[in-house]
Amino acid sequence: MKIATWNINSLNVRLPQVLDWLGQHPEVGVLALQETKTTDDKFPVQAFADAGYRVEVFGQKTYNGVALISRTDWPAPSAVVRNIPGFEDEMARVISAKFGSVRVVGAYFPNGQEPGSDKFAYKMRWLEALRDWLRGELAQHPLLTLVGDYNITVDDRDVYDPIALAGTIHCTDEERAHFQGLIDLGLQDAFRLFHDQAKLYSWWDYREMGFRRNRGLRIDHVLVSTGLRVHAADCLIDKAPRKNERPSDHAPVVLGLKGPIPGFCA
DNA sequence: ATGCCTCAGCTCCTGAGA
Repeated sequence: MKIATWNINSLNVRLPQVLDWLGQHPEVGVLALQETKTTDDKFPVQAFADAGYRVEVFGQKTYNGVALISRTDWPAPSAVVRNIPGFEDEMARVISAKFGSVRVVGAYFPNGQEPGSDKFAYKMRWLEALRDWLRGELAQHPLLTLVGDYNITVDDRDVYDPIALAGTIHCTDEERAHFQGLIDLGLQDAFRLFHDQAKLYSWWDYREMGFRRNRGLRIDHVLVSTGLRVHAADCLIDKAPRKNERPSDHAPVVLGLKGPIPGFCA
């Protein structure tokens, strides 16, 4: 059983690739999508239903938009929450649901554009609100995973040119301190439980042949709670879809779980 | 240097992404 996250940079464009990928990975029970860039009334619910998946959506026009896709033969999503309760936000960035005993929080973190900008200040406020809310979520749901496009590199191993990009967006001390704030809640970077090498990325710039030259960043993450960590079997970045025609600039990140997980799977 | 790609939209240019 697996839980995955993928920033697909427009579901309108990438729907066939998402369905293909799910078809190739039937062990994936929950897929969190970011940057669907579509309103809920236009979400292709039927296409996913035909393929055997439920959807919980939280979209908006043009920008952002998140969704949780889940297999109909898995526990159904319940207690769905959209965005961060108590944090006023016009953007659709977070969707959470409980699948049996496992809480999945799918998030599209703000980009931040540039340190010192208004968008960077918003990113900092958003990160603070996320942490404050997650503290309670973790107390309520011991088996929790926070997945998505964090728009933060954790350390220099996640950056193709750490010297040139030092202090730039996704690589600032402030952003990394906020990431550490999430870790301090009792979450762990699942990818780093299994891989310690540098130059393993989840995003590559469309420009300058970023993917072919492996000029990328690791900014898509899976964090697992202490309770869920003991069930983590592996975590990988699937680069295959980045080789598609008209790919997303992000690759899926996949958390493998081993059972039994009481209330979730055998 | 502030583009190089890609996507959406009041679409033949602009804003945003990362």
